Amino acid sequence: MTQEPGPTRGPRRHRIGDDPGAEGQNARARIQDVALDLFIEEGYDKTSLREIAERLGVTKAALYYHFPTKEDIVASMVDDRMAQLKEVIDWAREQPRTEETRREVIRRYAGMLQGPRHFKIMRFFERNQTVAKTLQSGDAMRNQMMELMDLLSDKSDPATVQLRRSMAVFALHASWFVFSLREVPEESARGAALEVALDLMSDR
Amino acid sequence: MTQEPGPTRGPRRHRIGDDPGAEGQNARARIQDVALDLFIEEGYDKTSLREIAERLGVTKAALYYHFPTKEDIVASMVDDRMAQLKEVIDWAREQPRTEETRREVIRRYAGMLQGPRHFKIMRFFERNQTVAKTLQSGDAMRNQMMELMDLLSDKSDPATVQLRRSMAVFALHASWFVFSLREVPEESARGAALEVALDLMSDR
DNA sequence: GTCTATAGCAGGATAGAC
DNA sequence: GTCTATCCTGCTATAGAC
Repeated sequence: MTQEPGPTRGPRRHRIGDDPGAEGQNARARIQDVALDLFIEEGYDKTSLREIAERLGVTKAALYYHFPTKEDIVASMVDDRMAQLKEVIDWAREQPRTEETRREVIRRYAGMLQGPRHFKIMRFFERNQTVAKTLQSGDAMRNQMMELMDLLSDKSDPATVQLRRSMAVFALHASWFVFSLREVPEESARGAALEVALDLMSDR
Repeated sequence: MTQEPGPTRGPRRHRIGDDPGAEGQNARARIQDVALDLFIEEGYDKTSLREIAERLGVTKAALYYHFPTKEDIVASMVDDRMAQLKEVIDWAREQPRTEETRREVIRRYAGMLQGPRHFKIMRFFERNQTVAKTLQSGDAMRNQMMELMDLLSDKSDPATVQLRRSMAVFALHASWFVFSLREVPEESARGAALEVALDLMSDR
């Protein structure tokens, strides 16, 4: 029967940080969200499972019920993003290698990035570059980003063109950082980022 | 007196990785070089003092003779770079805020980056962003980079202009990464990076 | 599905001999 | 200036009760 124990000593279940709006979320998603935020802010290495558990109001051991290892928390989130990026890449592969195709790739990629989860995952990898090397999913993502880069320019292009096109992708990632220091609203930041990125795609 | 002990059992002193050319270096500098390379490749957190010591052919405890803490190894290297960047910043502060001044800042900064130590230190911070937050020297460097950014654009500029000018500095840092994947020689990489960066400084 | 308790290990740092 | 030996801490992960 295990009835509700009295409020004096009974174990309080997952109640911390449980705002009513997010009530429907299952534990799995809540762990992912909390972990991702901490991984970005303090770094993957420095974030212990104890810390994640504490913020959720549970214990370390509870996390292990949902994810076999710490690394799996990351992997579980990366899969989703990889699938979306794959769509963009596959689409581009069927198009002629024209400037308009490249511009459209940038537009679609920028669109992808609007989902908060995806954006955070990019931030995670940018801020944890060295640990990404040791994570399996880091390797996979890295390879996929290189595929994207290969679509945007090839080795026969002048070095300046190659660099500009890589910087276009970079600009989309970095804009939040540049503008967060200057209190520019997110809306204008996104618009500016896309504009700068598209401009970088023209060879001039 | 302490004469050379026989080769059979005597402690071999700092002999590993001791190529004749670098013979004159003192232990301090050698520790810095080895540590910086490891910090970049494997990450600051994942690089243990044991590993640094092993590569130098000494023990952990020996390192503590030269540096009181792990963090001090980083700090000792950052000071030098900070001083050089300060010169660029101080010079710029005395100039009129014109486009030509900004272009010259980029040129001088690019020149600074040519020293291999300075370049590696930037790579260190880029690849260990989350660690940098907890290191004292990371904070200092971050502040200085923000001073540099403030010289290049101000809040009243359009968002696209602000982003372009930030990306100019970014391009100088990122070029090695972009080109290392494409086997572009370092010489052309540097030239292209400066060209792209300068172009990003024009408002168009 | 969550808990307590603990194994097992690796890290940074220190003490004191040489 | 370098060594051996050790302390202390914190981490990931597991075992087993509830």
